[in-house]
Amino acid sequence: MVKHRANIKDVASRAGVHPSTVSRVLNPATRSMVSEDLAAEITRIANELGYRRNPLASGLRTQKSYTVAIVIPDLTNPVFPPIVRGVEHTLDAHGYNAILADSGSKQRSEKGIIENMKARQIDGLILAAARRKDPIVNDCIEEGIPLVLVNRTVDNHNVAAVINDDELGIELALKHLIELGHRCIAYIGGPQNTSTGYTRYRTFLKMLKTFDLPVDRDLIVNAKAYTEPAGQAALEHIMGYEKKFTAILTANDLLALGCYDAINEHGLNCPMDISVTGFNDMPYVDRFNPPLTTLHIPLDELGVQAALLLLERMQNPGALAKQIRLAPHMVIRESTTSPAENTPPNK
Amino acid sequence: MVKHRANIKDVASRAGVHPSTVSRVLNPATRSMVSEDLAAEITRIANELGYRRNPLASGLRTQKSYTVAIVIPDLTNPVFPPIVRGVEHTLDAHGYNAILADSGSKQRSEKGIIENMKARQIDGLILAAARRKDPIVNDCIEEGIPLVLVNRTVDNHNVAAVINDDELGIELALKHLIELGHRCIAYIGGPQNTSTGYTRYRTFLKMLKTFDLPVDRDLIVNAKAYTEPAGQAALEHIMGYEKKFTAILTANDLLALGCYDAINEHGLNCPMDISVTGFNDMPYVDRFNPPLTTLHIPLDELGVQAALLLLERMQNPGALAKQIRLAPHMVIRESTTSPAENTPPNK
DNA sequence: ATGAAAGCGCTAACAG
DNA sequence: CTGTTAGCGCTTTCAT
Repeated sequence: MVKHRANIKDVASRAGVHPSTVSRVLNPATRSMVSEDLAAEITRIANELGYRRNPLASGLRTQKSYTVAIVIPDLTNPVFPPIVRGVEHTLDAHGYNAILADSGSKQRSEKGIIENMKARQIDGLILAAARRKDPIVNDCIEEGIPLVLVNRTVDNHNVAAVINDDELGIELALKHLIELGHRCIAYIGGPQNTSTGYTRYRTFLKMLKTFDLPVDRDLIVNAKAYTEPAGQAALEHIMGYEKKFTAILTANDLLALGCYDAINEHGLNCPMDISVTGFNDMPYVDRFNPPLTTLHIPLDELGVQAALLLLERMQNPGALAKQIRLAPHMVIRESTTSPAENTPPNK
Repeated sequence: MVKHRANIKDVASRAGVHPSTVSRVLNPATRSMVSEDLAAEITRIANELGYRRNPLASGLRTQKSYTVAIVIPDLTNPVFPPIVRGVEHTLDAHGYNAILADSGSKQRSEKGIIENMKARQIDGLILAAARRKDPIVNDCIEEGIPLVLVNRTVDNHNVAAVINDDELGIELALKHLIELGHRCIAYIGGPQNTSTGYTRYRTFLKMLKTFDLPVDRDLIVNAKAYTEPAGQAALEHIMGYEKKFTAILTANDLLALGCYDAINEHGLNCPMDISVTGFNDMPYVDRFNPPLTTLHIPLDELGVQAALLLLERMQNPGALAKQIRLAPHMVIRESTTSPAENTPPNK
């Protein structure tokens, strides 16, 4: 005997009404069209039969799927899992499912993702790693797909996003180093085609002036990627100039890790010879050697807010594109200290 | 003007044939029913119109959704992202989407997950953290949902799974410690309701005999969870006996991390006073202080194989439930060394 | 307030 | 080989 999954027709015949009546009852928006008593009775029977709406059928009819895609370039980057989790939990609580679209290594072009989404009637998209000029954004707008950016945003500020307050972050980190007594501070930033890379870099430059610190272009490098090797290479480059500096402010924890490598390669010590600050406070940086002083970003909350924002936009696609910024805070650990008196930091 | 997404009818009328003919052409399994020329022509037109099959409609008819769920308890545990990535990439290459079901913190009961899956016609399930007796397994079997376990398996060996060779792992770790000269080796295992916790524990006991080492139950504790605090608590417990031991073999990297904490708390040093080995080689353990000697598990590959196995089972649900085991290998870093001559390791 | 009927896009049985 | 027909489960006019 095959177990037949109860459908709307089963409920209807059991209740002695027409399927459309059942449909009306089961849909919150139309429930009021049906008389109280009947509605209650139908609800009871539906529960009794263990009825669940078939989202495929419903979606086929209404062009909705109650499914949202989360696009991330690389789940292996520790920054993303907390965000994804925040998104997933929030969406789930609202009856939505999240499909994971890894835009990374896989040569599934972003066009391909959009195609897939359209084909599957995906209701909305959360993009966790937009570039500053990201074609996917226009694709979504053209296709009328609700979109929310999280973590990084785009130059065109007309799209909903939940991001970290990078200006504040850089200011906090720089202040921390200055308070420790550093004056010659190197900067290793991220790719300039990302909003975080760009904003953090611009802000660093600005803050240098604000705090009346010397600007030496040789001490400022933007890495090609947010990776350890890129961070190491960037610092090697700076060290090549053999100029004096006692601290490095980096735009990302992985970059900071790369700095550790370069520092060790040169037989130097962090923080005794060079202080290093990170950005993100990704999991386990407190276990590194030395534990990394960095900026904590509420990644979970970023995900939650992004999901909420998307839910809002899916309900009301015409609404204004909000931008939400969450404040980071400094977590001081052991990779920063006051500069030594006698410091000839490198060479 | 609204852009109408080309459907099978559009293609048919453009080609001057009946929709069902188009359907046959577009479906690999039935394509051979149509004459070569016509098929080619229809394919051409479909491409020209940018036709994509609507999986919702197709799924409604065929009871398939080309969607698979990945159930994990906590994406934030670094073990899972590589597995998920492996699964996702492989599935994607075969036209399947993966929805993420976080069974963790969220009180979405496993029943709830199954409900959701049935409602959405999900074609299969990958479970990354089964307990040894996991009700979800029976649910899947009852419902006829293809299931593949990854990372952990269940006691009933009649279900497809891709797991690590835990016996080999424990043997390798123990051998390594013995070769270093350790004789008094403590063990901190995982929850006994998981296959990994159970197997590793049993194997440790067995290997102790094989290698003719003393068995002291006071030096053997199974932690309540695979977490740092649980690892720390377990080691504290062992240290309470004030017995001599020079090394700890743990069943999990997070547990090893907890050991670091307990060791430091007692003013001791790893590895000088106590050597520690982990299990999993999760990302970034090479950056810890000290870098962790551990067993490397090919997590990505675990995911890939699991996806492949599921694909196979979805095609042929009746097939035998294969169990695939992947071999781990030892990665020696700095948390292990030879025992000091004069070691009174704790207290 | 409820029923009837049509149709979302696709596939599968059955004809021819 | 190709066309016809029916229907997956649901929603939504349009009647009543």
